[in-house]
Amino acid sequence: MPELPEVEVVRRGLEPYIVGHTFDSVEVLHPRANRGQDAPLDAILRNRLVSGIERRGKYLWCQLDGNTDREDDVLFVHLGMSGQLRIGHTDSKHVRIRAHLSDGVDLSFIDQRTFGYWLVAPLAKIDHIGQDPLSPAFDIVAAARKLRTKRTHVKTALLDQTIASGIGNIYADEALWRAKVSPLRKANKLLQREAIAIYEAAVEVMTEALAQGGTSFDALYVNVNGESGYFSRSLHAYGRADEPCDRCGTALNRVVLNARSSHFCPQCQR
DNA sequence: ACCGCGGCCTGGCGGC
DNA sequence: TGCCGCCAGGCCGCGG
Repeated sequence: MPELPEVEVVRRGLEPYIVGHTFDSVEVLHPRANRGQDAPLDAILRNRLVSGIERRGKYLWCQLDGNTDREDDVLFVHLGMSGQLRIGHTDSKHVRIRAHLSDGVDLSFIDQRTFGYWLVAPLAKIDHIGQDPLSPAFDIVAAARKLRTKRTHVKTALLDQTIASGIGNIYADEALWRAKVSPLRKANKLLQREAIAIYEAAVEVMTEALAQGGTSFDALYVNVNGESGYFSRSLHAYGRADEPCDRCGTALNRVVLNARSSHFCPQCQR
């Protein structure tokens, strides 16, 4: 569900509440929310200090100090399709993990579909995840070159998190609409300048979405205080099948690529 | 080595 | 009312 802007909204929202606090206790209410963990999460996290909260693409993690023989480990939080982090008490029936931190800060992990998770593991777990397009270190020329090695549709290649991370189904469609490139083009047939234009468009659209608090269609995406973002009003392609293109008025198409809907203008996206 | 597909889940919606 | 199929913002592992 949440893509880069939504995850960044969560990261920023969480930062002032949890950085500098230590874990008092952690309850895992649904085992899938902490699948793959090698020991009880409460035992791992108790008394550890959150010294920072970071993000790459859709992966969020807390840096942990204090203790221990697990110095290299961080606490990964992945929101999957329907995950939320909420500060304070919430009584949703989909609360999967509750954490109690010092000074009375309560944190709930809510996740209807249970594709998300918390996991304490080495940062190397996400070595395969590519650079984040909103990071100053993002090498757009290199990403564009790598995109152009893929023989699949450009839409599918944009969702490949090893090339550049954080672009999901919404922002892939929006970036292609802005760059006027059809999702059906083969990535390896793109010109370098087209591939660069697509990533430039992705950076623009995600930056604008972030400024508006992210994209919310319903209560499945909200920030740490339960508030929705406003960017859904600014979408030009995603979810707009059969509606007129905001540039040329042609009815937008919907096609399915690798079981993901793609929305585009057949007239002005080439 | 690459890429596409199925699987992992729950729930809302529309059609019959 | 209920059942069924389809749809949903992600990711990983398998097999061709």
